[in-house]
Amino acid sequence: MSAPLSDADIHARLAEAMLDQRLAPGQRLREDELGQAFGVSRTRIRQVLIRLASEDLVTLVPHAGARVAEPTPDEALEVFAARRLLEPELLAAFVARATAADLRALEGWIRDEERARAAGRRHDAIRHAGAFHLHVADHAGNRTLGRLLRPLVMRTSLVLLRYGPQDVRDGGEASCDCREHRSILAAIKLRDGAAAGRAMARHLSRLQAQLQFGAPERAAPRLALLLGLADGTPA
Amino acid sequence: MSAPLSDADIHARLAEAMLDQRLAPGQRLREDELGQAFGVSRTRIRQVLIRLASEDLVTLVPHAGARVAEPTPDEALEVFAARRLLEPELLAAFVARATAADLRALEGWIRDEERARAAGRRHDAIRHAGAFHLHVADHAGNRTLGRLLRPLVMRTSLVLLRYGPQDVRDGGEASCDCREHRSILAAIKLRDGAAAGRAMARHLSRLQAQLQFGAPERAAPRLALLLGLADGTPA
DNA sequence: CTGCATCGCTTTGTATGCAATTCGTGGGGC
DNA sequence: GCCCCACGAATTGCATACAAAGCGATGCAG
Repeated sequence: MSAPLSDADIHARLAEAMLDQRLAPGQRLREDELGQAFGVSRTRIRQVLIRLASEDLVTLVPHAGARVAEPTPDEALEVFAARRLLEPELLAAFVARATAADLRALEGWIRDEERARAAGRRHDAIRHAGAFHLHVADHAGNRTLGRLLRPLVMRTSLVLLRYGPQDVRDGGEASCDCREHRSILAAIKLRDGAAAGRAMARHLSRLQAQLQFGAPERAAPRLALLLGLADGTPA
Repeated sequence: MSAPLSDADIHARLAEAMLDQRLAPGQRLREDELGQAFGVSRTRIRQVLIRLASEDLVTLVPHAGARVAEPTPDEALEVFAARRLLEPELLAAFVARATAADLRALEGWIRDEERARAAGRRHDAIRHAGAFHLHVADHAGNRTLGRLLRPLVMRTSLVLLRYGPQDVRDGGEASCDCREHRSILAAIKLRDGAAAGRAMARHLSRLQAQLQFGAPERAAPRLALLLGLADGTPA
């Protein structure tokens, strides 16, 4: 049950851990540590790290190893600018073709996020919020365009962890506000692509406006990488 | 002088070969064949192939090897749609910050393209045309956004090779029309971002309009991969 | 006490070897 | 004559082993 872990799985696991902020910017990613955690050899870990690096989710310094990317303030703004370009377009396309199942799925992600937040499960809440955005991107009818968004969403999490408001970083309110997602969903239901796009743009702008680049530069993250794996060394 | 070939170099070489259409869609890419061509082992080739696959420039079937991606008609349209979204935005940003050196560089790419075309050096012409688009993307002030364009430009070459007008594929007129690049450059010089964006959108639409999806599906490409390497087995 | 050089360990970079799987090929059967 | 099955060669998938490079520790000199 733990054996057949494909490269794509490992990539997804790490990306997910960045998305929901279990991995913080600057976190060192040692190859055989990960290899042991996932039960595979360094060879495959390395392949995944290279791919993550090509998505700017990881920085790879020769002979000095891999670290979770630490976006600069400039990069943070770039990510938001890119999302403001892509997401309204994706959303408009999505609105034009969304099925009832799509709408239910979005409802579901919002509700999951609310519940997780209410229960104090912060990581889950963030992941569900991300899933909302990614569902739209993946069902907008242009997979080429949609796939471009994925790493940007992950990087947004890293950006928020670095430059987000303090209370967010301490586990309080976080990343996406459910209410804004609800208002986007409302526009989708009305099949008003333009309004949905505007709501999305507002949503992203509000998020960006919360960034604090003068921030105190949080201390090095904990070493423990709780990737949701069987960490408890069974043997 | 041929020894220190980094992974990035190999990636660039292959991507470039796709850009200027020396590698055709469906071309088989055997690992140790490439390894021998580049003078490195399969390990590193494999890493490059995985990265190319993540950019949709290569398809990787388990145990059956890598092939240059063969875009479907749907994907072809997706690529153009994505470029029509990204490039006008990038161009507008570029116009606002282009230096005199930038303008000279663009002039240079256009002139190089014209000369290469006049001299019948088709691959060079295509590469210079691509360089025009990529220069804009790389100097638009948002590297995050700009880097998204790169694989799309490469894929465009694959699309044109598959679905482009017949005479293009036989080595006649090709990919980008220099005159359209000139009109884009003219708008840039006038610092008219909107006009430049419109010219770019027209340019891409015209290119897309030339696609012929009912086309005869050209035969398997030649095996010889002239990557510009010392192929003439010196030993 | 501080600064610097040297040594050793840890971690990455790369190649090679072996196991697993696919695809081509030939033989047999219908 | 055509189709199907089985075998074999070629190629990929993966881990291990070795080489190289960085980083920290330790000891010495100033």
